[in-house]
Amino acid sequence: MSDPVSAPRPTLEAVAARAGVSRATASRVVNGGAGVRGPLVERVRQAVDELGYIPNQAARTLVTRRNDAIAVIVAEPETRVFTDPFFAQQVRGISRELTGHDNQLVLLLSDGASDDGRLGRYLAGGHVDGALILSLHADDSLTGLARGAGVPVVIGGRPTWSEEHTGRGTLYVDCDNRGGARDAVRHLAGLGRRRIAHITGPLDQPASVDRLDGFRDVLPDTPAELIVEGDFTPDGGARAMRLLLERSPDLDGVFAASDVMASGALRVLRERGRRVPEDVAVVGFDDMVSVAEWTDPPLTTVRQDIEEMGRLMARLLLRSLAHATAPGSGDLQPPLLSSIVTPTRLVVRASA
Amino acid sequence: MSDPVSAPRPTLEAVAARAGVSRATASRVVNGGAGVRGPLVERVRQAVDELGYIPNQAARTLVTRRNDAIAVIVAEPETRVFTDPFFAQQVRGISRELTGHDNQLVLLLSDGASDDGRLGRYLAGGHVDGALILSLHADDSLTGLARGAGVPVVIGGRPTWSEEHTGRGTLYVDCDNRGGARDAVRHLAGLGRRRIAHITGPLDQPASVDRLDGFRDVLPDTPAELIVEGDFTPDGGARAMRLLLERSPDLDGVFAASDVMASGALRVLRERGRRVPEDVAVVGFDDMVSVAEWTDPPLTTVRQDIEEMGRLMARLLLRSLAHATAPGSGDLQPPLLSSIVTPTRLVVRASA
DNA sequence: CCAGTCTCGGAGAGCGCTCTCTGAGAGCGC
DNA sequence: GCGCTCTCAGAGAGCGCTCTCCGAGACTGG
Repeated sequence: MSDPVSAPRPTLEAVAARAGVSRATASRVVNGGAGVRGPLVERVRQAVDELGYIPNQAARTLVTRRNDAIAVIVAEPETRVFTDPFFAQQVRGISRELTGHDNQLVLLLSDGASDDGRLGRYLAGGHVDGALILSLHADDSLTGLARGAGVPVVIGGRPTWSEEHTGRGTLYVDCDNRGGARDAVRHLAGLGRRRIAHITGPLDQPASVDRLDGFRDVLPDTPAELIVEGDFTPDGGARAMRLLLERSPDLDGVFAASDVMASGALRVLRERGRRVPEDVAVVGFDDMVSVAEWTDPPLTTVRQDIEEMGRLMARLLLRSLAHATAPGSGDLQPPLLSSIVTPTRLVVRASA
Repeated sequence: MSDPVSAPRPTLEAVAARAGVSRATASRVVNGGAGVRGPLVERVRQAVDELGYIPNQAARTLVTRRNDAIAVIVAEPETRVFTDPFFAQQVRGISRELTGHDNQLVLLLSDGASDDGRLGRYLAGGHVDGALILSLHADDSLTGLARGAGVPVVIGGRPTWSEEHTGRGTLYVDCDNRGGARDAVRHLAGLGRRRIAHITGPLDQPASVDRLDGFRDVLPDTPAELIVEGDFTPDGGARAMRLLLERSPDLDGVFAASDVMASGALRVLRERGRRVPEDVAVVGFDDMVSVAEWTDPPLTTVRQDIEEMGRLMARLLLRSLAHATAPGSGDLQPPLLSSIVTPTRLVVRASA
């Protein structure tokens, strides 16, 4: 404040001196004060206040090997991250959980392989205790990076690679994509629809594949022309819908793998004069706030609780951190942590 | 890898031993290798590779007092941050610049005063070398927090408080809101519009105030009923527009303080059967991608280069960091760093 | 050929903190 | 009243790294 060249921050030593105790005692007080008599605690606390002491994290981390900070790595371009409400909801859930456990959330953006190096160094450098990986692609490179850095990881969404590849250690949180898709398709079938099409997500993403699998579970005999790959954008949904109408003008039901794509599809259906749901029934996926409810007509969709998934991811990570830290109850197996698959629920609105 | 209990990370000591040099030499090589003969450099590099050595940041930071990490603090609710394209663009600019200088971007979310404590501790704990504060409110509490933590700061947008308050030290990057607003209003006036209304942003935000000032610069005699406060949302813009039409059905021009509000206003004008621009000419502000160009009709607006502003913020911070670090050329005044105001430019499309 | 200069590598002192280990004093039972 | 345990505070050893000396050797000029 007074000095332009930042005044040297007070150290524990200074606090101890002022309180008339040893550094060790001061440290104890700063860290909760267990094992220190009341009056002494008071004296140290006062010294801390008077000096405006704040522990130097680097020094603390150096010895404790903890940061109380969790990285959330998003491997999508910024524009994507800051536009897709999916991330917003997931991050909010994570933030809630982390904050509750006094952990700092550190959001790391990675615009692809270009800066894997820096990211890897950052992780391995011990800036954070663990990492949550949020990427629709959920590919292995980031996971491997973190793993190589010795940082516990929980990923959002089932990983792309087979279990053999990722090893039993990789925890994830995902929703029941396949089951949700089945519900959606059964609902359409239950409405008497006979020609049901599917607009998938990008098929390099496990969620897309799982939803497609769910679709096929119910309608294994669907001809190929009724399945078109989209890209989780409104335009992609519109394009897919146009293609579907060209190929099969007689279709009477559509299951889009996301609400956003469904909204694009609805637009095209309206343009082409098809009534929804009378002529074509449409079901989406996600129950994304400010999407599903606002389409015209409001979208019947499969709800997944994204915020809750974020919360679960954080909780899972914190728990696995606790295990890693715990001085190991000998060889006693710690309660095994396992990945979580959250349920989905069909939300019926007007579009189907 | 092999060991579930993370194998102890190799230290510099280990690298040095393997390369048959001292720790000091190993350190020199790791940090660029200046002053070490070629062959030795090679040997050390090889040892680093073989051991997969990665420097422990905490230890390094402890002595260098540098992190090569910059915090971007966003003091808005997650939903806001992840929805408003404004942040996306600004963060992208920041990210670009930081990445170019090998700095890690650390995004810190703060859901308000509730966790000022943690945030303050994080900053003061020396996790980051500097902070960029992104908040439309740009109020002083965060700035004070960072300042108290001894962390250099650059804020996005002119601070709310007067210069006396923030002190000469607070750097910011903002666009020429006032000048931009003047251009917008002059354009409307130049089209022969006589009853020009203004939908402002929230007036607790400096940007809104500046734009209002610009409006008044050109039309000082505008009656109060032609000025309505909005909130930078489409609905807010719509509400304001409705109010304006009620109060002054004869208005023939509107300057909205943001594209998003302008889009809401356009909707209302269309509902009420006013043709744009024939009956009412509309000008927005921001030239926000995927907003201004996609309204019907496309929006005439005041362009500000948000990504560039992000880049400038980062550059300014890095530069002030460099000064702070530089062992001070004695008492020689360092080249003064000053806040930056970027120009705006009127982009004429169809709405006015 | 030797003093002087320069280059390069090593020794070692911390950075600020935590945590174990030790010892001092208090409290207890017999 | 003596030895015991138990509580609590201090001493001190690092955590892994950087960086400032210093000294050893190579090289230059006279």
